[in-house]
Amino acid sequence: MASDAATSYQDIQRKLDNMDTGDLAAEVLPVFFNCFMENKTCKAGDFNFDVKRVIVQNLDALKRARDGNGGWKLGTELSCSEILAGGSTQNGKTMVKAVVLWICNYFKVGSVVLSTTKRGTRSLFEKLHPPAEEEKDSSTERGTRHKLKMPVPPICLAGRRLDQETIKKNVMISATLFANDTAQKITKISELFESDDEIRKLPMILIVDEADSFYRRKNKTTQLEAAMDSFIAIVRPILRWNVSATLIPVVMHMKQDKKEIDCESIIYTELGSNYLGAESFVPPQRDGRDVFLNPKDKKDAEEAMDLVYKDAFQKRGSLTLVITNPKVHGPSGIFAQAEKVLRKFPHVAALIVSHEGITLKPPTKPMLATNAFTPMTDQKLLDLHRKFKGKTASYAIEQVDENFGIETPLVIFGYRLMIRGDSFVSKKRVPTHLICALGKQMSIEKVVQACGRATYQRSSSHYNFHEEKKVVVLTYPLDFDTTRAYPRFLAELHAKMKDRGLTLAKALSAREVYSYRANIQPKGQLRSIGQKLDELKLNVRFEDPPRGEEGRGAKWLRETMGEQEA
DNA sequence: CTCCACGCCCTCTGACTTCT
DNA sequence: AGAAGTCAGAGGGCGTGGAG
Repeated sequence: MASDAATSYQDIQRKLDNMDTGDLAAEVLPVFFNCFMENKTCKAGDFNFDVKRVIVQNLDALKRARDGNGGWKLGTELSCSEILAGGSTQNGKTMVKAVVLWICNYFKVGSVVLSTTKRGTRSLFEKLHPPAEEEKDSSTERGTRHKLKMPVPPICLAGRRLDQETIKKNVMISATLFANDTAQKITKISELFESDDEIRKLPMILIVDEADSFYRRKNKTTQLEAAMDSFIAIVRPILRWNVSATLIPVVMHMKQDKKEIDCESIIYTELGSNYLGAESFVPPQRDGRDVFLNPKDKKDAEEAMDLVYKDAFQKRGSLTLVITNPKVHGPSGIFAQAEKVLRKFPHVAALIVSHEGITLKPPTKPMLATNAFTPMTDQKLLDLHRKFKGKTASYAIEQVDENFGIETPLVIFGYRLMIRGDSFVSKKRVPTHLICALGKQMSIEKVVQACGRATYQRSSSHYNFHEEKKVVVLTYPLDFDTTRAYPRFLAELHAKMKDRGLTLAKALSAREVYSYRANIQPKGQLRSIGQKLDELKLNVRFEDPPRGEEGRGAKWLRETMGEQEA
């Protein structure tokens, strides 16, 4: 049995040598779709990108790493190709990773996935290996796993401690190593490869999740960067996937390092009709006029936030995300903030997302005076909190829906943990309101990611409550414009490379003109691209907007500031 | 505005506790 | 007894705000 498996995967690997990429892709694609469609957690609609191209690009890289004698190239003769994937927040990047991992598994090529958050790592891990539902008996559980056709379970280095032998045994047969993006975890993998000649000879690919956050600062190397450098040197991956919604720092670094990339190696997720993205953001309205947070005067903020709360909390099934406050404890922290809001709106449920986990503040009054209502007991609350341990925010929202009904408005407070990674949707509930005020040192990418928490793929069950195809977003005026411009910039960059055949360096040069709608750094936007200390400078030109056609935020600034001066 | 130091956040680690 | 889960302390990283 074992030797059968060994010969069969060597046969499969030989196909990389003997077959043309196109033919091989044509053979692999139907197998892929059979495997994924059988697994009920995936639908055709989950793939908002060119699956075939992902497979072809991946196959090409694998072919390049073959030595021509039925084995793999080793050492320095091999250069690592890079592929970029992304485009918009909450738009199916996970499935890009899943396709890549499936392909690697098919050809028995190992993979390392680096993810930014523990929760993020865990949720991708679980998407590939959905945990058996409790009520299922063990035979169906096994059935579900077989359907995934992932014979080797991914190894999660986040959280669990594993002995080297177990890791080695699995890596030898193409396992996936999941790890957080901390220097220690990365070094740990490097050490594993360095210590063992057999492992060192294995072909590996690297998937870097939220790839832009791996670049930290221009001059001083951080632990993380040093660990990454030595990882590349030791493991010598044959392919590196950079996956992120905010890819601009990644392409700018590639330009800086004089790396080129062909446009076929940039995979953008497509915006389907069921995707609600930054284009659908609208500022809250007062007397028929847009409302923004005043960047110069913080006193207005409370009033503007109340406007959003009042609008949200009278709507059944609303979900408000509040990302304004870096502190957790103390009188100005998110816990205090939540309590203050709930005192004013006792029919609302609140979740607080912090490093401590997810905390629920249940509503103390019903939504309507006529509703029957029993406040939640302390014991029940304690039990719920126990269930939240290690779970995603979406799981907690699901629990709120179950315990208080979908009608109960929900508000979620957080900061650091709401800037990247997690999505905030349940089966029935999606974000309807967002308040986002990040500190002025935070980069453009952080803002785009934070606002991206309010973007989502609509499913039919959401339509019952949220017919409106918009999200009310209260933020700083230029952050509003930047958030909407970001995906456009990436799309225009890609178009320049694809339609006009420009190189990345040319497309990012000072001669290139981008549309005003793609302007991620409108006049007055002081935030940096990438980490502040990375000191990235975007030199491209943006066309001037036609009169009155500037972003809603810029227009508001001009009108409001104009009035103040007058 | 820039620089620097403080304090907060967040993950890791290892020890302890509970469950099987 | 071993596995799995929980907790507290430590260290690194980084945002923020004060000082110049």
